[in-house]
Amino acid sequence: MHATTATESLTRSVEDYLKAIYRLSPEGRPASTSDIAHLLELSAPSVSGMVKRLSELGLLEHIPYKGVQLTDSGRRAALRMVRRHRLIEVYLVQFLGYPWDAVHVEAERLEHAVSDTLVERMAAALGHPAVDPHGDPIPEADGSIREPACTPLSELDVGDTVEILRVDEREPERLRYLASLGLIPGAVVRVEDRQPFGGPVTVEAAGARQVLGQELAHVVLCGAEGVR
Amino acid sequence: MHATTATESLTRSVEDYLKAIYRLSPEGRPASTSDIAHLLELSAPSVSGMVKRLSELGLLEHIPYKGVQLTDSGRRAALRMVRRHRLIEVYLVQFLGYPWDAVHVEAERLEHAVSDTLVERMAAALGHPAVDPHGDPIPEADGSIREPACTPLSELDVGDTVEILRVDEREPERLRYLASLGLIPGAVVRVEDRQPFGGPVTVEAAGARQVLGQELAHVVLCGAEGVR
DNA sequence: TCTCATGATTAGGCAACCCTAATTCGGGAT
DNA sequence: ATCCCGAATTAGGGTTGCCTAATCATGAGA
Repeated sequence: MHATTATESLTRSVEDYLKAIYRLSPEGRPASTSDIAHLLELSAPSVSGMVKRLSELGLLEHIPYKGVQLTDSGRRAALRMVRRHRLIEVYLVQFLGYPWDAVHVEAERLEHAVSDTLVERMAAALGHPAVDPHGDPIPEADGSIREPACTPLSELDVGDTVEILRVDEREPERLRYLASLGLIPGAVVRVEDRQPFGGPVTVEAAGARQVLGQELAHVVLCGAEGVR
Repeated sequence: MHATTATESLTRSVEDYLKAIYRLSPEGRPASTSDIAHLLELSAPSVSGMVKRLSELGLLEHIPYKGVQLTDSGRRAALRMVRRHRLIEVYLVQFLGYPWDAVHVEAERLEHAVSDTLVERMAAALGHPAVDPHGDPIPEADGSIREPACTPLSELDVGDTVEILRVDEREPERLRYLASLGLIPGAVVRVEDRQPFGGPVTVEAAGARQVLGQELAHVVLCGAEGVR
């Protein structure tokens, strides 16, 4: 009990690695070093090297040639960064008039610079929001997080009427496009048509019919339960 | 016309050097490398090395064994950081309830992470304030700055009644102490007594008499004109 | 003019991170 | 049981920025 306690004073790039590994290992399944390299846009050897360092720091466990898994300490540090990132995003939208497509980049830098105090003051000013502007849940300060069950729009059946819960996309262009179609968290959409084999999905949203390619439809996550 | 334009993408430590040099060279008088080292708490050789790099970047001019002076480009970059720092301080006080003794440390990290966009949004939300919580003037976005004439409390004469304009101190303990005495920007104080040779100064502030040692008295800067 | 203290610079190293090139491992297909 | 491809790791380098120890310049005073 020491590595499990010290969340502070990690470098910026360590924080980025932890966030990436967290993102790549839902339910704690191991992440591959090449996936990490791809996500962070780094070379594979850079990741191998850093992985060794992180495992020496007790932040993850590494089985060579197999994969990487966060320890409790590592997961806690990762969730701390996720909380910061998402709270900053909400803050920028609510208090500084940022559009939802611009918050990610800004939060990506700020999350490494804010103090815990500042994060909690922002959370309080916002009334402790549960989700960020893209609908992603914000971990609590104690590290707990509740991932709501979601189904991609691309996997719904014709006739389903559902609420959009999350939009798992960060590219500003696409976010602006989705918003222009009314496809934002909270919106209710009905699947009008769906072509097989990853073909386009037609939905009714904001009173208009929209045709979505597979890529975009895959990114729009909806409540599992239908809306009456 | 290249080095004069590119303010972007300087590293954190380059930004810190420029700020330090700016602070050490009022009226463009050259700064010594050892003063820089002292202010940044670095070794002298580290500064020598960085100074060479900065002069290659066209941010300053270095006459070996003499001193260092910012170029226009360097001064612009420095003022950009000062603007960020001071605006962030005001923002933290106004919108997030920070006490004035805590803002410096937080701003010191944030100033390197915020985008120009964010800075200007904060400035707008604040109504484009002219000074930070310590009374230091905030440079305009175009790099202009007006330093009001100030006299340290320690140099006033008995009987002078003046307004406190700035408090040039960052140590939280001392800032809290000064505030507890009512010695904050905007306060009006009267010099009741002053011992010679750097002895204590007695002032009347917030309806009470306060005795200040030389160090503190030197840090409280007052309007040059007396208040009637 | 010469000496020497003080301040500045050069020499030589170290840690964090990144890269490309070369090598090695693991597991499916023959 | 082997071969082999792709994924992963090791080898070897580069940059940024910091440090200590050693050397050197400057200007004040003898």
